[in-house]
Formats: sequence, C-alpha cells, structure tokens
Amino acid sequence: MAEQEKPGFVDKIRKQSEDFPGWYNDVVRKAQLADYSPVKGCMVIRPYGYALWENIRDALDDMIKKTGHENWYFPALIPLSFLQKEADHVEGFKHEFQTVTHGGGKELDEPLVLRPTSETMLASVLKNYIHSYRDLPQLTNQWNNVFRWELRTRLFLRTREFLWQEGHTFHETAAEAKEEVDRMLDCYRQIAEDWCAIPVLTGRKSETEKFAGAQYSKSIEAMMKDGKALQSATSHYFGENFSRAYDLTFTGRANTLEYPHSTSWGLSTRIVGAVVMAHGDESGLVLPPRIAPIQVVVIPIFRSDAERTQIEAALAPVLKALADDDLRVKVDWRNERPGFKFNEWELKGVPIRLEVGPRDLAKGEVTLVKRLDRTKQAVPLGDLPLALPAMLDTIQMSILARGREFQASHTVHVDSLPALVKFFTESTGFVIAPWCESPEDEARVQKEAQGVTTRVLVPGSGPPTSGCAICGKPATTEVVWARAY
RNA sequence: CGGGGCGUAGCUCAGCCAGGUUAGAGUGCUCGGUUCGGGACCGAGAGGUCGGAAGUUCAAAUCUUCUCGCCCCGACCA
Repeated sequence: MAEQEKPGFVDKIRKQSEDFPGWYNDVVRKAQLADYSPVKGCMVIRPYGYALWENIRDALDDMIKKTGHENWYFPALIPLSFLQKEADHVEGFKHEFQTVTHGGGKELDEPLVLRPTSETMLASVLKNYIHSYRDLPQLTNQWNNVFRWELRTRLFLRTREFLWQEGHTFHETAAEAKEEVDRMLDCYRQIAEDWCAIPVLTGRKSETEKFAGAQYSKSIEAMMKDGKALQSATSHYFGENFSRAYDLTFTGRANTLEYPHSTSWGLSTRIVGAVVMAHGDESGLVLPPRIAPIQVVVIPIFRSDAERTQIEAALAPVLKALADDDLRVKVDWRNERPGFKFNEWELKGVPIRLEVGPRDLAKGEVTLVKRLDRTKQAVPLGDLPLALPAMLDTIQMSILARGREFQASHTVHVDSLPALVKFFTESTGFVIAPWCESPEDEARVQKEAQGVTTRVLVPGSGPPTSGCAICGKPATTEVVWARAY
C-alpha cells in the first residue's frame, strides 16, 4: 500500500491566522510532504513532497537543457584547501562547513568538506577541459544535495542537507556571463510564476546580501502569506574571481592568456516551502495544478458493491481518456466516509475533487469542487476530458492572480525612515524606497525595524528624483525592504 | 550561539505544585459488526523500562542535581 493511502493520519492543523509557523509545520508534516529525521537539522522528504519537488525539478531541468546546459555530477567531498582558495568565498562559508576528518578509522591528511556549494570543485575540474576560447562557453549543471551547518533549521526552508540544482558556467566575455546570469534568473522567474504560481520580484542583491565570492548576485523574492519575503532562487556573477583563484585560463582569440568569466545559479527544495506558505490556507495546502502530484482526486460515494460496480463502470472510459491526456488522477476507493476524504485531500491541496455517487450518476454527471475556493459545479461525465484540463488551467491562473493581488496589497512606497519603521511596526510586507546603496543604512534599518533587510534593488528604476529614504543622501536606485526567511 | 518552552502509548497531551494501589485520556493501530453526499458509531484487543543518570525517601512520572534531545523566537544563511 502506498504511503499516502493509509487512512487515519489526519489531525487538526493549527490556525494559519493565529500561529503561522505552527501552521506551516503542521501542514508540511500532516500533508505528508516531509518529516523530521533521526539526524538533527535534516529532513525526510516523503513521497507526496518528493513528487511535488520532482514536478518542479523536471520543469526546470527541461529549461536548463533547452538553454544549452548539460548535466554533470561532481563529488560531494571537497578538499578543504580547494575551498580556501577564494578568500571571500571561504569567509562566507567556513562557519557552515561539515567536515569529514576520518576515513577507514584513520585521520585524513587533509579534511574533506561536504560540499556547501560547488564553485571550487567546478573550477578545479573544468580547468582540465578549458584551454581555448573554443572550449567556451562551458554550460554545466548538476542536481545534488549540499550540506550547510545551519544553526536554526525549518523543514524545507533551511536544513543542514538539502536538494537543489547548481549551474556553473564559464564564458569568454563578461557580457556573455552577465547575459547568462539574467537568462537563468528568468528561468527561475518562470518556474516560480508559471509553474508554482508564485509572483516574484527579481533584481540585484545589495553588496551585503550578495553571495560570498560573487561580484554581484541576483535573486527572485516571493512574498509569503505572513508578509515575509522568501529568497527562492539566486543567480551570481563572479567575473574572474574563481578563475583567478584556481588559475583557470584559456587562450583567447588574440593568442593571449585570459581568465573566463563565470556564473552560478541555484534553486533548492526551499521552493516547496514557498509553495506551502504562498498559497496555503486554513484547510491546508493549495497546490497549483501544474506541479500538483495529484491534479484530480476522485471520491466515489457508494453504499453497496452494486453501487461501486456502477461507479467503476461509469468512470472507466473517462479515467482512460484523462490518463491518455496525461492528467494526474487518483481514485480514492478507501473504505472511509466521504467527509473524511474531503478534508484529507483538501489538506493535501489537490486542485480538483471529483465527487461521483448515485445521485450524480442518475443525471449522468459528476460534481467538481475546486480546492481554491470550494466552489462546486455539476459536469456531464462525457464533458470531463475537455472540462478538467480547462478548469486546471483556470485554477493555475487564479492562484497566480490571487498571489499578485496579495503582493500588491502588501506593498507600499515610502520616502523616509520613520515611515518605513512605522510600516514594519504595524504591518508586514514589502516596502519600496529610494536608496543610496550604503551598507550603513542597512545596519540602521536592521536595528530600528527589527530584522528588516534589503531584498532586491528594483531593476530599471534608475536614480530616483528624491533622496535616499534612510539617510537623505542622493539615491541611486529603489530597493525593496522586507523581513525575510 | 543568546532568549523561551517541552520531553509520560505511534501522535497530541493530562497527572507533577502539596511523593503513596496495577500510570490515564483523546486520537491513531488490530479484529468483528453497523455505517457512508463535509472529519461515523458500537464491541473486543494490542500498545509504556514516564528522555537518561545519580541523589533524597519506607516509597519518585512527581522533589534535588547533572546530562541528552527536541520545538519556538532572535542573530547568520538557499
């Protein structure tokens, strides 16, 4: 019996409106996405959660390949000395290292670090394959697990081991590398918006928020239902930083020795947490149809074997048509009362519930119920192969639209520090303000509006006419402030 | 790493302050039956070294000390 078919696991979840973190934990665990593990800070991803991740992963993998990248696999163990070659990089990551010091019962000559990220390994390895400008660009990606010794962990959002993809590319010119950073950031935007139905802001991170070792970082930032921001994927431009640190050179078109410009970009299982917190409600998960492991759950309602047989016969051709159309449909034949199943599948966020009982069959219909708003409608059996895909598309768009409205209604523009502090004292969300890009301002806001940080510089906003909202100096950009996960 | 909270049945917890039969409840689990259009009910059953160690005591889930673990909130981070 598949794990999620066992009855009886459903329990009450805490209220989203009263205890958001408690609600999140309950939903993740009771919807069977993931659970705590025997190892502190690590999680077990259960089949339903893993299927959700697989759907996101497959969509992204497709985009990565279509943009010319190839999947590789590199070792999880990285010699400590590799990581120490790029000064900023090691400074940013050393506190998070998990290190293997013994092998075969003997202490190793050199400790091996469980990769927190693979820039150093990539530079060390690709050095062997890059000799000429003809070897560029190198467009690589790998799907793997990485390890970071986090002090405070939360299922999917921050664990000491997590799954992701990390793309690493090397280019002949800075311009090409910068284009790559934007291209992959846009793939992430598409994954978030078109697949996960989560509207995001994209842009460059501030100097203090950028990745350790990067010249600049860009990210997609999503708003959760508690108004906090979640950095959901990142894309970094390294310039020649890593190439120089690893003495990775190529012979250029003018027969001169040059350093390639590199990038890296990653999207992790954290995105699953984003899906939970961006869409979920008091009843549990709300999954966008394009990534939902189960898109339509069929609840047969019957009192006798004869009724069951009748429903089976009526459903058979429909189910075949839906399967042929690649819809992900599950029929819940368990011997439980319908109300129990309704609640359980709502907790698990299945976009459409299809109820079919004697009452429906008498009219040649079924009852469709949308998870998003619980609206019901009767649909003739024969119309399902057309009606369901259309309804799934509509739901996908509705969820995204609802997210956009939520984000818009929780975003304000301010032009002064007191206004910013006031907003975060009374409310949550995004604050957009002119900024001079001084790190001192970030420290000041962090202190005065507890925990508020810059998320992204608003792209294309240009120098605002007014001064910096924090310190009054001439502003160079607009920036998004928020409390973040 | 700082602050708070919690470890008693698979899960959620009561019992502890004022130590005293055989440690309870709800839920889940197993078996049988009746049910089934928004979380069903009846009956029978299984399931515990009360996180661990030491101490106080005639007697410890309960008091003392130490220890281990977990969760939440902050700082750091995908």
